[in-house]
Amino acid sequence: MDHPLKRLKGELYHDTKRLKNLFSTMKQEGWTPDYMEEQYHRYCALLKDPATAGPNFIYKRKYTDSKTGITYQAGDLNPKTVASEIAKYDLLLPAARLIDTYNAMMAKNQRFDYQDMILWVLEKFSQHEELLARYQERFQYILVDEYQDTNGSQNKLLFLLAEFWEDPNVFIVGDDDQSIYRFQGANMDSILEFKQRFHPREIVLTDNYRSSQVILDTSKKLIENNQERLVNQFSHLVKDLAEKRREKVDNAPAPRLLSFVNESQEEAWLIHQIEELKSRGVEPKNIAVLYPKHRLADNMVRYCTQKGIAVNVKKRVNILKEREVVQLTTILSYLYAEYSKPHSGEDKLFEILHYHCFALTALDIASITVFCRRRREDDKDELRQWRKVLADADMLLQAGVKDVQGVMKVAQLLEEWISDIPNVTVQTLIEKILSLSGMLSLLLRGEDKAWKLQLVNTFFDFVKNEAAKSGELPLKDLLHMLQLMDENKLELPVSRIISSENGVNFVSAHSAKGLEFEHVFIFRTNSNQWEKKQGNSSSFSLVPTLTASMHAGTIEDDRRLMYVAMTRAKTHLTITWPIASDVEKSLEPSRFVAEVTSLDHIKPEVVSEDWMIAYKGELLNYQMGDMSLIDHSLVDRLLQNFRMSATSLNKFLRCRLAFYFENLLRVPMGRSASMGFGNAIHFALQYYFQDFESSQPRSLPSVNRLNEYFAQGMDRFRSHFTQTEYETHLYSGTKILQDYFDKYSQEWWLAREYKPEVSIDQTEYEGVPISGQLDRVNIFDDHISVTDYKTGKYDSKKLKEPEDSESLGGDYWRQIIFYRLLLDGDRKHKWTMKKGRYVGISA
DNA sequence: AAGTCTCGTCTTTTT
DNA sequence: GACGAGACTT
Repeated sequence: MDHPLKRLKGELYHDTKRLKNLFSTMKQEGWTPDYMEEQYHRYCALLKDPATAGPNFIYKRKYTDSKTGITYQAGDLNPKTVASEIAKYDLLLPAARLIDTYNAMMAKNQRFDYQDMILWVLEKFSQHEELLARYQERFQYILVDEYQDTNGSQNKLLFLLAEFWEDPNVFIVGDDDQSIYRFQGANMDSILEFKQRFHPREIVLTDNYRSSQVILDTSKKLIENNQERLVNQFSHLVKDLAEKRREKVDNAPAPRLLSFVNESQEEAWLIHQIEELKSRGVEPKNIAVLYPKHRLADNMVRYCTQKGIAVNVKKRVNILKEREVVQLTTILSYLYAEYSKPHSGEDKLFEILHYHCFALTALDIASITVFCRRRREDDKDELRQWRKVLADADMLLQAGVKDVQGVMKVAQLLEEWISDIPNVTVQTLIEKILSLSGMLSLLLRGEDKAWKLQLVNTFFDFVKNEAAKSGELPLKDLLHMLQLMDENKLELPVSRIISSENGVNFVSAHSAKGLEFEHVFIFRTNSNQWEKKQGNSSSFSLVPTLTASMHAGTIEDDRRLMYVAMTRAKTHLTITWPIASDVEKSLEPSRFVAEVTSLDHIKPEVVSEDWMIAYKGELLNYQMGDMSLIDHSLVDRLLQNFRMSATSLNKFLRCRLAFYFENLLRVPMGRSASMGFGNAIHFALQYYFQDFESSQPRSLPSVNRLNEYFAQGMDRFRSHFTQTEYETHLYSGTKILQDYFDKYSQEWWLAREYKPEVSIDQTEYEGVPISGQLDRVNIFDDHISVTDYKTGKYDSKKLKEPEDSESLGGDYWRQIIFYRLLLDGDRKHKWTMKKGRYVGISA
């Protein structure tokens, strides 16, 4: 079935997250697909009329398009911007229509989602009066906290329950200035609605038991820039917060505002402040660093963990992507692969052997890799099998492994676990791996042990729960489930990391709400971080006519977030920002800074060199950790027999490490669907052209023949695909080949002869041995040409010629030249290549 | 000098 | 996909 969301390339479940988000908002806002379509058409109509389209879609002056030659007058619609605006919403309606399928599938599997929890209650309440009445009578007093964060459906629930009474006992607490959850549907309108419906008695709480007066005054100065405030709409509300702390501090310091010459300087200064506060006896739990995006704190958090400074990071983490759990699941999938089909897990083994818990050296593993690459002595057609080599002291010695005992011990463990698979439960197996591999003791000795332990435990609990649900959980099912979760981008989140009870707090401004700290540092206070417009590729764009009611001024949202951040401080508040990035791109301070103070007299601070070196050095330390693996004598040996091919040349230029691992060591590679797909396409075209060549008289086989071969190819490389991958790739491949045939088969008659899959390996260019395989050589009467099938994404950059002697040119351009070199150097055939040409085979 | 186009860069927050 | 920089147009 064709659907606009169906894509021929890439991941299978590409839109899961966006769809989930979309359905969630639809449920939250009560939008039906029909309603959304109506709004979509309304918006399109507005766009197509110059009177309503808005300034972005209208030419402000005369303009002549140099390509089309069309001249537009001022006031004319700009068809390009209109078209691209409409195109933004192309997928919205098809996606929205899927909500019925989604709901049906949820019902079938007896599941419900977050929104359903309230939605179903609302539904039942409206259907069954007596049910509603029962609860209305039961809850006679209702208290709502953080009212500014309620969304439409939550509010509806409150109204339903309270409505019963003439004069209901409802008590709500909320601060409109702290409303920072617009993106999940929280809406200040609900406060107004509440006021209108219940005419409540209003009390403004002006006693503040948290912050010093200076901090209260400074943050007030900021928030007063917002128009959308209750105090602006109702003159009887006056919100002048006053300090009422028990231990009122006299001469409380004013907030400090500091700028720095670059990002690293800012971070180094912050780190130094933290260290100094600690040395003055300030408890780390009283210190907080606040930021709008978690990513910004990554370096500082890493520095602290490495330096043994306790941190408390509040961040949602998907434990399935954390190193320890990844290692565990990789080992599990290796074990299962070997159990179900010996030697089918070798591609994972290379990585597994590197895990620190096994304490093997990278050089030993490289030696084994090289050794396994060579043919076996008893059977020249077969490569050496890793599993056998690892368990054989003689072969390991031959390979040049230094720590033979160590390697053999690991091999022994792996063998033991493989044989455990049918005998013990998955939980027991995981337990054994954790303790016997040394992983557990390694992470218990590490810096971050509390968190690491929480990580492993959460995963363990997950396995236990799943096993309990289904009665029994064979390893195969567990791995299948993990694979499904991965494909569907499902996460196993841990919402709170507590590395240590008493650690410095690194918290996003959003999750800091409701918290308070003696010392607060707000950093990276630049406009691009705190006032960023939402550019959202992770959700479907919503038609403005839909969202107009929920989105008014994003800048006011952002300001509220800064307000929340500032009011977390009890006594010491420091706001910092760099004036340039580390690569000297200048950065603008957030306008919020200017709203609180005059920027003129703030000169950028320069921190002492010592701090910088301490900070940067520690970070570099970590990055250099794993890099000492290239052994020159080994590389020299490998290079002796190495022949450069176009692919390896491109890989070398792109990434030398990848070249080292993939082309020199030749680490076993996992089978991926895209590799299998590429192989199947090559297979189909190779046999198709062979048939064409051998036909007597010469006749072009039909497109069906091409597709038959493709199906055969897919079959041959079946093991590269999961069932669903197999089906989608079979579908898309057939389509692609059909298009390819339609477009080019006419010109296939032009060549005199085709030579598919020509390999040239005994040749050189200026002393460098080169080799390569040509997908197809086309022989014409007066020249030959070479065709290379590309199943990847087309990118015109790859075909670019180099502009000068310094630049390298595009990958494909280089490949074409490489083929030319091959053919020129080839002595077997006497061909001269005149042209190379790019013919893309893709969707 | 300001509008327009093109291309490269970077890409949340959470109950 | 949005935004900024830089080239191009008026």
